[in-house]
Amino acid sequence: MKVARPAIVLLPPPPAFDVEAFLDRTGLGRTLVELKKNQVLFSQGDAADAVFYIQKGSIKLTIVSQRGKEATVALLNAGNFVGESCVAAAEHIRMVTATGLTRCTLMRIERLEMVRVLHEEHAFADLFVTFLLARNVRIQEDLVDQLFNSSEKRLARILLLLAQFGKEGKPETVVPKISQEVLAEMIGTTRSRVNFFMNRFRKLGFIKYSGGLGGLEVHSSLLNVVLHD
Amino acid sequence: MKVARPAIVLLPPPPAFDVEAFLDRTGLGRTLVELKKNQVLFSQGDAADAVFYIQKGSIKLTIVSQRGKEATVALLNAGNFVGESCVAAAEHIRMVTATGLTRCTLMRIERLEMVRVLHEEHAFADLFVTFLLARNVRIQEDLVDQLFNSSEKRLARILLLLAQFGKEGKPETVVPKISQEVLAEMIGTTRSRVNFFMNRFRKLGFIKYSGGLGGLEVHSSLLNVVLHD
DNA sequence: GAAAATCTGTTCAATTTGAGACATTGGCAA
DNA sequence: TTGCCAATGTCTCAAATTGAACAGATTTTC
Repeated sequence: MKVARPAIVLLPPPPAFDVEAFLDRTGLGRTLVELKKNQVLFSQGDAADAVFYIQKGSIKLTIVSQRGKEATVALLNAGNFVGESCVAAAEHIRMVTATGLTRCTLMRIERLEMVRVLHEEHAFADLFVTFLLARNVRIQEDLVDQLFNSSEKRLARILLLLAQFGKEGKPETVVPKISQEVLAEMIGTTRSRVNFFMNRFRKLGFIKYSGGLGGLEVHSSLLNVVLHD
Repeated sequence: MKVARPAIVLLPPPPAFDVEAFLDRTGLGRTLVELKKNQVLFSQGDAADAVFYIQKGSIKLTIVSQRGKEATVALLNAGNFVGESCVAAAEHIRMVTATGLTRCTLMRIERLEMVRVLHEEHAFADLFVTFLLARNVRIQEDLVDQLFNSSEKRLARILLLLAQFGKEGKPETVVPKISQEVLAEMIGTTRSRVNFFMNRFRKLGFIKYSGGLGGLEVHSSLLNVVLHD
């Protein structure tokens, strides 16, 4: 597989509305989907007829170009929707591939059901719109990051975001080890480049490899890289 | 001003629902805003308390980085919303600057009014969600474009999109002349680079300068640049 | 535990891009 | 017409990035 070029989108904080209880109550999320680590939920090109709500775990969205390069477009936490773009029009096709970054539990909501409930439940509709807007902002930030910053800064930014991503407990630590290859996919550069910067950051004490299982400590001083002129 | 780095987002086709009549009927869009060419609707950092609906003309969204670089994040046609992100939470701040690319007529809708009507009118809510999803897809495409393609291909893509942008009448023509400077802002590179590629495209017959008033004909053969391995 | 499959550290030449400098050109206004 | 000014066409040089290759380290699998 060719080297990839992509960027990442880490998504918004959990909603202030108990979605799971709601989905449960309305029977909307009756269909539970379990996903193993690295298992594919749906692939680019598949027919799109359902939306998913992440109950547990995180999901990676990727896109493959014609030339076989792969880009990671977003990482989604629990509390986010996946495959939401099919809500707009029927007969849509998946534009991305969704893969479990970890083991996941998802609620599957059929498109038509989703539309119906969005009409009937204000709170749920609000939540969905809020999610869409947040996602919008995030993708736009990633785009701007690509436009303004060098790959070194992009890497630093992603590492900082990742450090917060798994913040259920220990701070300043990227929990699931992400390979340099994937990091390269996320910021849109090559692995050798990522490796180069990672070592640089390490020498400068901004990050530290800890624990044999690929733990990575991200020190907040890494912010210097992003903020520096 | 420093050289800029940005990318563009050309937005979706007009809705299948008469928004203007609707806004008119409900009194929602009672407040009309006229915008001259190059006039600023709102600036990055302003308080955000209203959404706008473009009735006529087109709007440019830009972001300025700390170092003074400028990026064009989107071009919006009639039939699109502007400043929609404030719908989510009160007390928001504009993250972009919206400027009239041409003379514009906009309908101003106060945030609270917008929220209220979204709850009460399904058709309008559907339209809005559809708009958000389309915008999402577009920004993501731009992000992916940045990740996968070289600046030459990005320029080709933008030119092709622009050729469709003003497709009210003559096909294959970028109507309002856009300076190489702005093009550079849109694809995230420098003007001299844009100039270089423009001349190359011209020599290869992919585009043609026509009419003294900066008309630019974009030939569909320019697709070769985008599709070529 | 050994083989197989992944990651990582490193190097390097070939390209691509960034950032400016400068000369021209075309349109507009006094 | 003349002069101003923004938009263009060119060029150059340094820095950033790509792409590929390889060996060593680490993990996974059987």
